[in-house]
Amino acid sequence: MIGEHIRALRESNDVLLRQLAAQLEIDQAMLSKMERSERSFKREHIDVLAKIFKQPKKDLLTMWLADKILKTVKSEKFTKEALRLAIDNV
Amino acid sequence: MIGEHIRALRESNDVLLRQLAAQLEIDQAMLSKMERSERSFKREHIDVLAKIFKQPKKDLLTMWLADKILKTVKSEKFTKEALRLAIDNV
DNA sequence: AAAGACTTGACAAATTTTGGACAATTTAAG
DNA sequence: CTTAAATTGTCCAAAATTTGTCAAGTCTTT
Repeated sequence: MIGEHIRALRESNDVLLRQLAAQLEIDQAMLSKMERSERSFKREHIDVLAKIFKQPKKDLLTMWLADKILKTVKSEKFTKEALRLAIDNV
Repeated sequence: MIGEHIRALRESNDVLLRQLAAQLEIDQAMLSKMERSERSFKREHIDVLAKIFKQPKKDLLTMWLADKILKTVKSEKFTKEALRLAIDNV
């Protein structure tokens, strides 16, 4: 979800994978995977991306975290219940 | 949260740490930590515990998962927003 | 056919997480 | 005081996850 979002931003700004990768100081192949949710963005990347694309950091961070969460619960039963329970205990 | 719950069950059933640890085939020191949320129960432990204390597996599993979730998001901003977003994307 | 943009898979390296063991200490009860 | 129960701290090994890098591949455009 953060991946697709970044990709959309990148494309609508006519930025090449290779260019954005350079700004994030990572391999282009890696960024390609990140945008397709095959790998994860690092926490620090989010700040850089927010600046580059002038997005509210909060939005990107929330998406990034949500991804992280979904990753840890994937393939478990009662995911929704657990998420609700988690919210109640934050 | 699963920890405190197990502890409550254990005590109300007059079971000693050492005894429950034996049933779970783990070190008593470890179980002590687990009940105090210093360490985590393994996924398999949940099934055993549900049987031992005759609890609905779903309840324990949900708590266990919620703990796991909270662990991954702890110390991050926008946790609630992320959890909500995660729910919407399950 | 050549070039540019992106994807894919495989592999090694690095890092993190986890688990278990033990000894020492503390707490509570008798 | 003595014993039993539980906690704490630390160390270590194994396992699991994450990362980075590369070479080769696809697809599209010129």
